[in-house]
Amino acid sequence: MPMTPARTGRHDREHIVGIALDLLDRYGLPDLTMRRLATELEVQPSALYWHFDSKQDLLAAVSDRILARIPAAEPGADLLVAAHAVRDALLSYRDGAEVVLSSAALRPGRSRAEDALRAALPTALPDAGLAATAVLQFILGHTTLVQQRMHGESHGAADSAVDPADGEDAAVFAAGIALLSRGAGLTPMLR
Amino acid sequence: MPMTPARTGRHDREHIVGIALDLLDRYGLPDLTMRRLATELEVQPSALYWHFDSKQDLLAAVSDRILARIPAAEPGADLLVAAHAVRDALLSYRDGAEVVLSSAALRPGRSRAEDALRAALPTALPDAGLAATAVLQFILGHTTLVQQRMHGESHGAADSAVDPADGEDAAVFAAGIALLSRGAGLTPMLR
DNA sequence: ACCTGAACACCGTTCAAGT
DNA sequence: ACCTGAACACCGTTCAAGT
Repeated sequence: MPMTPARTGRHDREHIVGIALDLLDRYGLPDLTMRRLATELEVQPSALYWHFDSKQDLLAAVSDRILARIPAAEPGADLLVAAHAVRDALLSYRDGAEVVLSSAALRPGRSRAEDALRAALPTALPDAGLAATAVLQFILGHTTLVQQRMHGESHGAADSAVDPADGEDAAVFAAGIALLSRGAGLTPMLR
Repeated sequence: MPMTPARTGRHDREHIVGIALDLLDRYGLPDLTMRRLATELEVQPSALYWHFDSKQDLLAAVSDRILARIPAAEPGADLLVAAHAVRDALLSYRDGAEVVLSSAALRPGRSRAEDALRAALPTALPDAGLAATAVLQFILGHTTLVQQRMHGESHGAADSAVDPADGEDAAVFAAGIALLSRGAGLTPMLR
């Protein structure tokens, strides 16, 4: 009994997406091209179009795999914990947030990310669905900016200006989630 | 006395950015290329590189012009009003949010958008600076997703699925700002 | 100071044809 | 079913040279 299912071709969608994620993490979104991906797979660029309709289609599949890293929704979980889980999934691949932000728009229904966040909101909240969407949009905006600064810094000149990126970004994220939590009726008062 | 200042060349940065904004609004960010911009200016592509170091440099200038549409910070203003002003500036050009999101990362200091939002937060708030940044990140994430869906819908198949985009997006935006407002101690209770 | 001309090293996508 | 080969219509950027 073979360990892998029978395939006539050399690659399937699942495998290609895995290699694409590898390239994304190593070289970043601007260098994740269909041609480089084809080279990595030792295949002609046109071969990719048998598996995917377009680069958009490929990126949507990549986006799904990034979001699949989010743990399942846990009712009654802390919102800060749930928000961190979503952010960490985006941070787990270079330019992950931008990939999701660029391809999430076309998706119709609710995403796994929204489910995890909604489960951490109080059931008494009038519009928990809208609130979960808003929280996700904050996380996507925040993480996209953070990852872009990472990218910019890596090949930029050493800047003498004050820029403690790590602490500052974490503080902004915590502040945003704190505001949203209190607005939702959670952790009502810090002082 | 001439109406325009003396220039030896045909174009300056200001003028080029104006034409770039025009192309952006008409064709969208993916079709705002250096070559198309050059064609529009009746110039060779290489001529643009006398005025701008790179396409990134050009897009940063475009981003600044979009953000310049935000009215000056008004202390004590309503947060919802200030947030709408920022969102409207982003919406005033096609793909405006994505342009700002993609080029804002490299900017070091405070932006005009953050100033306007901070002025609408209570002075008593402990970390008003962090809060203003978080609100801006929500607006950028939200508006980027909205504008992407606009783009996708325009040349997509007519979908029979429920998608009242207008009302839904506005509701999510209002819900997000409502949460952030209440979290900041404004409009403490709706019910 | 401002721009041309020409080149370099790439892109995404299509499509007939092979196996 | 899955991939090759070849082409089409593009990209951003550099750089010597012109005016």
